[in-house]
Amino acid sequence: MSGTLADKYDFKVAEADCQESWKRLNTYAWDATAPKSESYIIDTPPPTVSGYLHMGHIYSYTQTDLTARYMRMAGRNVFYPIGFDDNGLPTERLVEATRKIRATDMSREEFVAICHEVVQQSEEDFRKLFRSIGLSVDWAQEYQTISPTSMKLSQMSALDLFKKGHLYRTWQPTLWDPVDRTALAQAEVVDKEVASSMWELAFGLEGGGEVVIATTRPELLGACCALFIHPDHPKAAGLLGRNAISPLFQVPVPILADERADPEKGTGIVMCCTFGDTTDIEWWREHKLPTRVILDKNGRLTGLERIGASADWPSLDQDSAQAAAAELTGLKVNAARAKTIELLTARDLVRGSTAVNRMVPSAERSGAPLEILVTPQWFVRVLDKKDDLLKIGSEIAWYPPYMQVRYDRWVENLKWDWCISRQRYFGVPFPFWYSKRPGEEGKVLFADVADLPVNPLTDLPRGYTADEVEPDPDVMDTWATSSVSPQLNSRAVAPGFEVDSERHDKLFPATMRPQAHEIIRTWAFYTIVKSYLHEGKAPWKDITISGWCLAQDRSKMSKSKGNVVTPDSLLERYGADVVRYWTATSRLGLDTALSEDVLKVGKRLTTKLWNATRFVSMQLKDFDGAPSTPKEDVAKGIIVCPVDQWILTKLSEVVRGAGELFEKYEYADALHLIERFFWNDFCDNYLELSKGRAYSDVGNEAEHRSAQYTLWHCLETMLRLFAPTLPYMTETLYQGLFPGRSPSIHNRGNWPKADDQFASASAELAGEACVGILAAVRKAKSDRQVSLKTPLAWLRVAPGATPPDGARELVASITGDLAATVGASLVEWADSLEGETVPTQDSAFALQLEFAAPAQE
RNA sequence: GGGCGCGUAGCUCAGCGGUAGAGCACUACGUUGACAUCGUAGUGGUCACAGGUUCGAUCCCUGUCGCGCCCA
Repeated sequence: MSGTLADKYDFKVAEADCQESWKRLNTYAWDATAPKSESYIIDTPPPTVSGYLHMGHIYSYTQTDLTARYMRMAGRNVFYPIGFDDNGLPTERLVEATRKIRATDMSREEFVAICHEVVQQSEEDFRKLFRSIGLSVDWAQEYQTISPTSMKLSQMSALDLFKKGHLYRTWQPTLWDPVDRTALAQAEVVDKEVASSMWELAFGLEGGGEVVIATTRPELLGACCALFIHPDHPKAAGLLGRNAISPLFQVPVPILADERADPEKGTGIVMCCTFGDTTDIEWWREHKLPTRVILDKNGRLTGLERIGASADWPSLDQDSAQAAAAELTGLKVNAARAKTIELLTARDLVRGSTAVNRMVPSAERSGAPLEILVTPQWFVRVLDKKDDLLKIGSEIAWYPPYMQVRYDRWVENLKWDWCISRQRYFGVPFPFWYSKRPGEEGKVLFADVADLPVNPLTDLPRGYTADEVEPDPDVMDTWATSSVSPQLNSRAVAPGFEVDSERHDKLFPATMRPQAHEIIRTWAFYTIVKSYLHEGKAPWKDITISGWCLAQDRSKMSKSKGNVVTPDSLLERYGADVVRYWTATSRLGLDTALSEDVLKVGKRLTTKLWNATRFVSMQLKDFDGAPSTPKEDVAKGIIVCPVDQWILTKLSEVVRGAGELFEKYEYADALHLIERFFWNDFCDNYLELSKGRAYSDVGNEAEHRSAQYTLWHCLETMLRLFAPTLPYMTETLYQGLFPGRSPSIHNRGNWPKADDQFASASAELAGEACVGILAAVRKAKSDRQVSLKTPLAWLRVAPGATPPDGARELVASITGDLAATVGASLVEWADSLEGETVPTQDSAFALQLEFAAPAQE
């Protein structure tokens, strides 16, 4: 019945063959005709086109694939797409770096065309990697966030949010990256520790005297609009209500009380500039302070000539103010800081300075220290929806559960609405224009849904001429589009904003979102925001959070440390199944060190599985039975031996346990269970115990058949249990040993069914007795340093300290297999034994044995 | 400064109220007719530290220390 297997497994050949056949058979295709209730919909992370592939990609994507493969085999109609997040600033930076160009040095069209070129190559690299690691994605569902359809859906999202009042455009203080010259969102900010100085500067006081403030940013002096002092500060009483006069510019500013002015820090008196940090913004809002912006989009000082030129920005000495302004205008922030100190020192107005380390908010991508500028930007309203967002977050099942805390904390601590406009090029344009028609100047004109996607720079809103509109020049941030990944798959964002409403009904919300923990505050959060604002519901039922792949020493892999292991090198050395094995032993949420040891264990497991299967295939060479299920084959009286029924009972426990664990995303525990069964129960014990009957050395024909049927069931079931983890080898073995049984082991519904398994408490007892006695005999032989093959003249089994019920009958039922396995001519029961005995580990039995006389040389 | 997680055998990690577990590594023995990429057995831990709750704590609580991440 069985096919033939090569002596050695060649993973390269097997991987190529399997990939070819899976593609030909469409093994992983989603069935669009099946009802939604059968679906398992995965909202796969579209990897950022970053130019290089790392172990993190393999690690987290394979974790997802383990679940995807299980769910498919367990009968779900799995929707498992892959996307590429190719739009936005990350791609622009990649393009600028690899092609050594600047976006600003060429036309917008030219730059965008080059971006498209670069992402093609990068995406092909990803496809190749994902295929070789064996991801069971449905390639027909591939998407790009820059594709026309994605643009259309992303613009639909913007239109829907705008019409619902969740999207607004306003001039407001915005985090600004002076290197990339674009606005940023809160999530794109990282703090960098920078050595700096805390300067103490003397302000004048109206009516005479001086007040010393402390600041790390003296260059913003020109933008000063107030001083703040803690109400409990000893000097507060004498200062509050008076005006201070800024040095150099001689601008009178009020001295105000506020608890956020830390009396322990510096002099305890601080200047508020529009804008130095987020506290300045809060003070500016609450105290309705004037707006004095002295930085431009490149981070240079500008606009200082306005000091003293108007009533809301007065100076007591305009000549002095303009002299200082002339020295500072056009300098970048750092140079302006040095110059300001120089000017102040010359006037003897610096009262002191201390070296401090300060945390500077910087751009995650460019690394530049951020400024706060007042620019027109598009914002998604989130600050007024914190409670709703927390509630939606709690409706999603988080794996592991504590990851939800990260989401909750992020939502609770939001300080900005979500800024989604970027002053860049390669991205989805806003489908908006501003009217120049007399009477409605500045009115927002939006595109008709039917016309999407639009490029406002070249297209026009219906009913308007080019002269009558001002196009919105910005593009959306990458996250504004990738945050609708569930909807990019389902092809609609909300009623009235649909590309394919039937598909949307089938695919939204999704079942599961896999992603890494560091992007909970970005990707998970934004996706929840959008889903909530569009349709009032959570985008997924479950979210599974993966950790990171660390280097062997548990440090972060990084090029600078030189500890980067590339996916290709591992796949080349070990093959995909072994690399997957390493991933499959890691749990959700935890960072995992790449381990050569674990890879070796995986290698050994695949070798063992190959050899065990080959061995069983030998035992089945003459097998002409027609197995149905373990349960039925026992019922039919085919599988009769206690040891056979015992291993099937153990198998049934593994089938049930592994399924339950996979359902909870505990694939590592499931694998462990399967592996232990395979190695310890099946290989170490069952194969040895059944050998005699399998070879027909002992027992009758019925017992031989019983062993064959059992071997067949165990192997056929185990291969399916291993299939999610080791897709290539199990497929190769399955097709080799059970040809024609299923086009692919990975087919939908091919997971072993718990109801088909056989279990018997009495068979389990008999098997345990057998294994216990076998282990004791092995130990006895090992203690005497003889081969386990050494024959015994006889073995006597008596009740131990805690014998099982019906011990005698139990032992009688297994003497045949036991005698064959321990190599005893005679195994007999004794009600009690005189002299020295060997107990089994569980004290169920006590043994005596006699070695056979050595064979004559 | 706040939040979250982690600290268990040499290493990687499970366990989480009732006599410490696995794999790797190490040691000894064994060529048994699938596999020496094997088998059998063994060495190895005051479960970070200090208090508390409990009949009993690796497990619960509090604090301390160390590590990582996230956020101020």
